[in-house]
Amino acid sequence: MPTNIPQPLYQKVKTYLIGQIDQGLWPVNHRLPSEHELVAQFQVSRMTVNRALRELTDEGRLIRLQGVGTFVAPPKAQSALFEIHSIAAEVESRGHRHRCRVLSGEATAATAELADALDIAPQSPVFHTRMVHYEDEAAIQYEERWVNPAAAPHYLDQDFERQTAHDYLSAVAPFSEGEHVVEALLPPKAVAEALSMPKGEPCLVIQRRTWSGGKVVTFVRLWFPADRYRLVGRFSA
Amino acid sequence: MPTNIPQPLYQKVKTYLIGQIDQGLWPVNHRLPSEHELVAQFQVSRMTVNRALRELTDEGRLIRLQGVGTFVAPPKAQSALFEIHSIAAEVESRGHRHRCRVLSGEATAATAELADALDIAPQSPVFHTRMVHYEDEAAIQYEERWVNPAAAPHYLDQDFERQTAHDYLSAVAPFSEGEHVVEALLPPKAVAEALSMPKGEPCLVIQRRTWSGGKVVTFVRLWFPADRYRLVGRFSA
DNA sequence: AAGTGGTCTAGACCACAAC
DNA sequence: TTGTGGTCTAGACCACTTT
Repeated sequence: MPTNIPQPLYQKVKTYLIGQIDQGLWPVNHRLPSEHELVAQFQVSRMTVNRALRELTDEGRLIRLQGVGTFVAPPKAQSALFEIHSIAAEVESRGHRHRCRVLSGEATAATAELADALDIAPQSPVFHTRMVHYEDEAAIQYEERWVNPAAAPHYLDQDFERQTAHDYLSAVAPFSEGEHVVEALLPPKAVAEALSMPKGEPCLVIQRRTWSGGKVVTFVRLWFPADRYRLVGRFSA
Repeated sequence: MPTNIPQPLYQKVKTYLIGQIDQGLWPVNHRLPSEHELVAQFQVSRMTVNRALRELTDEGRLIRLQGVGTFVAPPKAQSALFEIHSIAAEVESRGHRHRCRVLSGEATAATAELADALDIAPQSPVFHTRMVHYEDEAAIQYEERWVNPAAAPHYLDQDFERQTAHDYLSAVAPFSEGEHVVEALLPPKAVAEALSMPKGEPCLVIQRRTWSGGKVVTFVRLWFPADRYRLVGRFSA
């Protein structure tokens, strides 16, 4: 799925640098090549390299020290409520068994709304999966997910009962930014049935968009039965 | 307080532009001078002006459209999920009028559960208030709050229709830490009536404990009608 | 002194929107 | 066609840190 849109040069440099970091080739505090070296490597002007490095610094991925060099920044701690957590890891951390049942997985054409959320062209292909997560035998989460094919072209080939969609996407397109929307909603019939919920019980709904390298990777809507889930977070001023 | 540090030129441009916006000289959607005009005005290169405009765009203050122009962006829509926000300020920032109706205010004896939440002795006195917040004429929040008298002894003497409980407590005992729990719940009858909610509609419920100087100041439970509120938050890795 | 990043210039070519 | 913003170049000068 090669995009025909030519990437700006500074974006190519950014992508390369993020790749080196996310693939573990450059650990935390590793010293990056100097601007001069990157200019030679990419055959671009120093302003272009500088912009790539400056933006990554603004995004918290790098630390720059005048007269010293550029270094890989330690990952930022985030508040619990905002953590992008792996449901599988969370369930297992409670000593229970996580299981996932895939209801559907297919490519569809993006609706206008979805195209807007994923920042792609309307009618362009989008991967769509629906699955249910179980903690031991209890259904605890209904997951409906749309994935930008440009970010994860092999998404539909995965076995999500082996590795969750979240874990797979984290591996192929590590997120750099995210946006949450939290709501209370009554579940549609299909969701209520999949979660074995009594009629009239509300769900806590989390919608999340995740970015990687400036592109939206995935848009996901998670439904939690109200009586089986709540979000907890701590913070300090 | 003259700083001896010479500001970078792009920063001077940014400061000027933000000033125009914050002083209300350039309202939302106002069209800014073009890059060319700012170049002439500040006698700097276009790259410098471009950097100022690009950074303000990244910061959400401006919107740029290729071939069209640069415009003042509307202020951020929703509250950050984890910010301790003032409901009054939030409503007013949307250009609406905030009003608060106090339903009750009294001192009671702490139940075991409440004593645990506030970290005080059971049966010791606790201040308890119930109020409803309105955005223009619509009820948007039901607030039930318990306050540690040790942290705010004059809490019950306040006129909360003048200054919200949150604002008052922030003034007398600025919070240093907090804890949130977010849930989806069906409202009890009293809450549903106060919020004029149709039967069966769920609420988004936020419970929050706030610390100041190591002591729990207040425990509050906020009920939001699901169809009139959602929480939004952004983060980066 | 040498190497690093921080900023800035005066042009350039391009894509896009409006006229 | 004109004007807008998006990107890029090939230099430059500076402040700072290390050697």
